[in-house]
Amino acid sequence: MSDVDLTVERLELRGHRVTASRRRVIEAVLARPSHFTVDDVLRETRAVGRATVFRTMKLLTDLNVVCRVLFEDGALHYRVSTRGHHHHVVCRECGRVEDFTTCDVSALVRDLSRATDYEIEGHWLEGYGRCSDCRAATVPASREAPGG
Amino acid sequence: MSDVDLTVERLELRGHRVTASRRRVIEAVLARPSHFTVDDVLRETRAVGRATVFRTMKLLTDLNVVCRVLFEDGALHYRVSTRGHHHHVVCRECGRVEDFTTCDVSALVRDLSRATDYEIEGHWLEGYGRCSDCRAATVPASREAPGG
DNA sequence: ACCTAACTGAGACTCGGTATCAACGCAAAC
DNA sequence: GTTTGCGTTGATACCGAGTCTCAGTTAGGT
Repeated sequence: MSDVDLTVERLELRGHRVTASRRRVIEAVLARPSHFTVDDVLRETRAVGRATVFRTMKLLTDLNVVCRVLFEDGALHYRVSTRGHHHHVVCRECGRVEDFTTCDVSALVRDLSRATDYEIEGHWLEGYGRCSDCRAATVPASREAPGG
Repeated sequence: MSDVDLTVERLELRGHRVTASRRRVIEAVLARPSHFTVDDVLRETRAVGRATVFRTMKLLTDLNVVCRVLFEDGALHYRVSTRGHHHHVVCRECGRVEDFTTCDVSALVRDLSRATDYEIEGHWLEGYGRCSDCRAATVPASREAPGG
């Protein structure tokens, strides 16, 4: 059973209908090797309406098929979701995105709860830096960072 | 010397001009007891042009007079900046925002660097939960969370 | 085959923010 | 005090991301 079929099944289980448009969006999304924007999907699914693509992206986010990655400039990207709760590191140079689950964010959150007297129920964490490949290429590329 | 004058001085030191419009924006911003949106500032500085308010907010962010707070629904708020680098916890119920510097984020970042083989240069962290006041008010308010 | 609620898609709309550009005015030089 | 020039302003057009509307379509249960 393909990834697409698996996702389709998840849709059905939640009582959503499986339409040709949704299938096309799912196919486009799952074919993406790395992170992507809604615009990327729009470009690959010309036949599907704008609103439908946005609606389906939201649906896929709710189903945890994809997750959102916040870039430093505020741009929202997506990425096919692997595990459960995790965070991302984004390479400032090549834009590569990596997941991480290894680090103990929960300990930080616990400390944080204590320090602020808040009951912390959720958090958002993104890391920004340079991936190993870009560091290996010693020539420091000067790519200007967009606004913000 | 008032906070406004101090900020104005910072502007001058950086070679920026001190205009009536900027002064009005700075006054509105510094009068804010807590976090606020650009829209709040716009509403309080009717005489000042939209573009100028946005430009001044950017300027104040660069000068570290204010810092940005990302809400869970993606809305960008501002808040008069206290210390240097810090993070926020946002109360999901009353929207209160608290700073925190106490927690050792740098340790996490160090682990993160090791785990992902990225050179982590920056990060974005926000916590979401319920503040002590809202927890004290035992009645669980059901406020629906906006999109996302 | 029928029915209907879920879904679609074109397009108008909203919202936050930026670009343009002629006019303005701060502040340094005279 | 006047000149001057460049940083700044603000009206307005524009942009991109996302939502709303609504008439028309369709998946999928009976």
